[in-house]
Amino acid sequence: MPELPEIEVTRLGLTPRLVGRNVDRVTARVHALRYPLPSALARKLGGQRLLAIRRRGKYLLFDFGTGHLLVHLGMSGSLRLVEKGQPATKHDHLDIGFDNEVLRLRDPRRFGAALWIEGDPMSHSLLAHLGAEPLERRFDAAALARALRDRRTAIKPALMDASIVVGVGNIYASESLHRAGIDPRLPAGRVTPARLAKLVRAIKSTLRNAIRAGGSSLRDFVACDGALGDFQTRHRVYGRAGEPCRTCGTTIKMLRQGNRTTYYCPRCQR
DNA sequence: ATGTGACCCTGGATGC
DNA sequence: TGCATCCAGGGTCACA
Repeated sequence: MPELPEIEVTRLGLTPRLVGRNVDRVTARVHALRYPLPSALARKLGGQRLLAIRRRGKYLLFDFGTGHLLVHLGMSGSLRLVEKGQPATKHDHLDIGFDNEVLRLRDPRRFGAALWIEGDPMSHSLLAHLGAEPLERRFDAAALARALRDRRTAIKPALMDASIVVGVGNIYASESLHRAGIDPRLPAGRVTPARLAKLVRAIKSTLRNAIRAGGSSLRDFVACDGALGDFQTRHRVYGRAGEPCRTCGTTIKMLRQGNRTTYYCPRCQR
């Protein structure tokens, strides 16, 4: 589901509405998502002021000063801000109340996570080994080349490897490779420096444009105000097998890489 | 070490 | 308005 743009759209939407406010109530309706929910979360969060919402890769970090609530949306998760009293539906697993509003975590497939972290969250085992943040300046062609050196796996699954670069999932890996004109099957370590430079620019611009468009809404993703993203209407290859390439008109093809579907244009991507 | 594939779970689409 | 099958924005784990 959500990749970096969708997580960032969520963060940007929640920040002005929640930061500086105090938690007054917490309701958990399931015992566990991917991991057991934090025990006694109501006691940990009750009365705490939310200081900031940060993002690392596809993880959101809600900073409460005494600790961080880490949230991952898995494949099907969303975080919405709803009015207090709005009845929960089937897959609404966790509510964090702020006065008259409730931050509600919904996740039908339950691949997501909510954890309580005390101490430095970046040292947590889920975050410590993550790779580069693609929108940071230091993620450049040289950094990507170092991370991909001698890698024989194909470039597309390599882009989805969070120990190399975070936040690029199945949609944006295909989209970025199309924008860079790179065949998704090329061995990662054999892509030339010039083409890696183009790929880095493509990743950054694709992610930034997707954030600006409110993310991609395919099945489950909505922003915190319920708004649908618009970037899916601008996908150049993802989900477009059999349709003409928007650059050259060639029929978009799909293939299977590591149990995920890759979309590409056989003419534009070499 | 690196590279694969199975698996976690639910729901929607499709085909019979 | 059934039922079986396949597929889906992610990540972890066991195994070659």
